[in-house]
Amino acid sequence: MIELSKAEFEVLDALWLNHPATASQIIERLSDDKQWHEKTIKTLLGRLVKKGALSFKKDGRQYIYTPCMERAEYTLKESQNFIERFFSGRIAPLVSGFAKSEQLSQQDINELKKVIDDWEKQQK
Amino acid sequence: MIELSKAEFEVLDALWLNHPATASQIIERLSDDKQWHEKTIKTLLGRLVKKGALSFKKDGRQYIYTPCMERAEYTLKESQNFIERFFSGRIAPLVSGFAKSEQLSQQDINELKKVIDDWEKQQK
DNA sequence: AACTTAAGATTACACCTGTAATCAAACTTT
DNA sequence: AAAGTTTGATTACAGGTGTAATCTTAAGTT
Repeated sequence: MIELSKAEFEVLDALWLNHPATASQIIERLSDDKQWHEKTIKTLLGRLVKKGALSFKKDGRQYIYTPCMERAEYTLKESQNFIERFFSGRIAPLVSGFAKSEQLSQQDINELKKVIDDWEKQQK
Repeated sequence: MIELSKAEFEVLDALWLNHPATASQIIERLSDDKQWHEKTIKTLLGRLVKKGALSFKKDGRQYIYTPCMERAEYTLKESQNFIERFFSGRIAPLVSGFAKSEQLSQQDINELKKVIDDWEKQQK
């Protein structure tokens, strides 16, 4: 699995929002939430390319970046990894931990029920 | 939140298994799964103490370590953090991602149902 | 009391990360 | 054509991390 740092992920996330995109578009998007210097984001883009998370095409002197994988694919792998490390690969204990500490809302419960429902339909 | 590295967490996890415990007991426990050198584990114990994740009492020339927090408490915080970063704080999309990629077993589903059930009883 | 360990403390060192600044080359503007 | 600007490339640098080796010193042994 490609290992991304927190900051790298956030840059990639800005690209996932809408891609392909140039560095300046990504910088623009991130400027709302982050106080990152433009140079910082360029560095992170370079590291993402080096790690194989992004590819790019040249357009004049700019690069046009595209993610090398989909967000869902990446977050699934991260999730599996996380759940493996902290909960021996089982997902219910994570949810249970949330429930016990009052972290679940009625909406979360409804969404979870729907996920279960869909899964069961899928099965039959 | 105390930030622990992967390796640090695994050492702490070995302590959570049964505590308090001495360094050599922890080293013994880890020897099954990990090829870590004894010195490595000692280093990690030191870092855990420095970070405030462990405390210890002296017993002769040994230290007897105790975790400063419970596993469930730590994993809950990590989980919140994780879900915030990757799923904007909502838990269902994580579960949904697993479902879509056939990562859920009937057992997982049953466990999840139970969590939901318990939550609903709790509510009333 | 002197000698030998073994436990923790200190030091090591390369790679990763966050966070840029500087450099070099190409494109724009005057 | 010269100068300025903007882009990516290279360099920087401190703190974290994985992975130990070496140093100190108190405890155990003879």
